Amino acid sequence: MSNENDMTEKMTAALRKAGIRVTRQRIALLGVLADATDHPDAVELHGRAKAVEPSVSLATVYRTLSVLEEQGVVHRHAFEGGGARFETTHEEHHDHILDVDTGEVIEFQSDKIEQLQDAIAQELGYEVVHHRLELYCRKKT
Amino acid sequence: MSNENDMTEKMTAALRKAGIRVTRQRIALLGVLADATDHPDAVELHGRAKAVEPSVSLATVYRTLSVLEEQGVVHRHAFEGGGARFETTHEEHHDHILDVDTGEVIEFQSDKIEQLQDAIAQELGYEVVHHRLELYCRKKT
DNA sequence: AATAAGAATGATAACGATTCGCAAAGATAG
DNA sequence: CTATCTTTGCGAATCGTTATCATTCTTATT
Repeated sequence: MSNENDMTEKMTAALRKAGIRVTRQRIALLGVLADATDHPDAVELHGRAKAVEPSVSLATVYRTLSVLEEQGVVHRHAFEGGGARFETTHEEHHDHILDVDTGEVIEFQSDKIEQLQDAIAQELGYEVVHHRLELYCRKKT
Repeated sequence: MSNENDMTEKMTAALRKAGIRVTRQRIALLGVLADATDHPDAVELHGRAKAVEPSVSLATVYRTLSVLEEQGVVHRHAFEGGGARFETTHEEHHDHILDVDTGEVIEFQSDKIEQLQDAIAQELGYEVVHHRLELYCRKKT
């Protein structure tokens, strides 16, 4: 619980610092985001936020997610199929494994791959601004 | 030119084998796909195909692209921003660098990264069905 | 060539995810 | 408390894509 509170405070602080108003609806969404251990989409987040604060509209969820993304406290993922899915910017950068059967999302991190990516871009005269690496996988039998 | 003809023939053969009719519209689209060296989207392909065969509708472009994708002769990419982009299934598997300034697409291939991906999935009890690796890059100054 | 049978077509409506426009309500500084 | 200016909810609008459906075309068979 203290973790989620910390996260929420961190996020409200980020909003205030950016001169963005901290409204009832946004507080609800921040709480929901802080609690989420999965990678929910906007509709799912809307549902969860409404349970806390019924006056949250889907439009506000989208608007606030965009704001939070701009502030760097939320990441937006465009996995295959369906709409965007979100997660709070916790700890280190990571990429994702997606279970093609269950839809489950597993996070992983590989310095080696990151280095290779940089090296490849470098060689072609580019520098990596950001990247997207998704492994669509099936559980081994 | 012989290359594009070969590619077109390969694609028409693939259609016939799958019991899919080879129509005027599809021939036009296949030609356009064979000629394309970039990664055009459906609207762009529609425009190019109409120049060859004016009776091609956007609906048919989408429908045919889906068929070609199922047959494995075309790959569909969902890069950031905008709609899907397509390319014929030429040669080896590769991933993409996207120039964030110009929108240009560069192909690259790294066995090492592929191996690392497999190893990571393996370690977590998964096997990679397919993956998506996109490097959003900027030209180095 | 003529034909029959089924697949493919163009036009347009429908769709899902997301954004926009607007009047009303709310947050914040002073 | 109040003025200011942001944010809100609602619904319409947008974008890329797919579905519907009556008509046309491809193809295997004569």
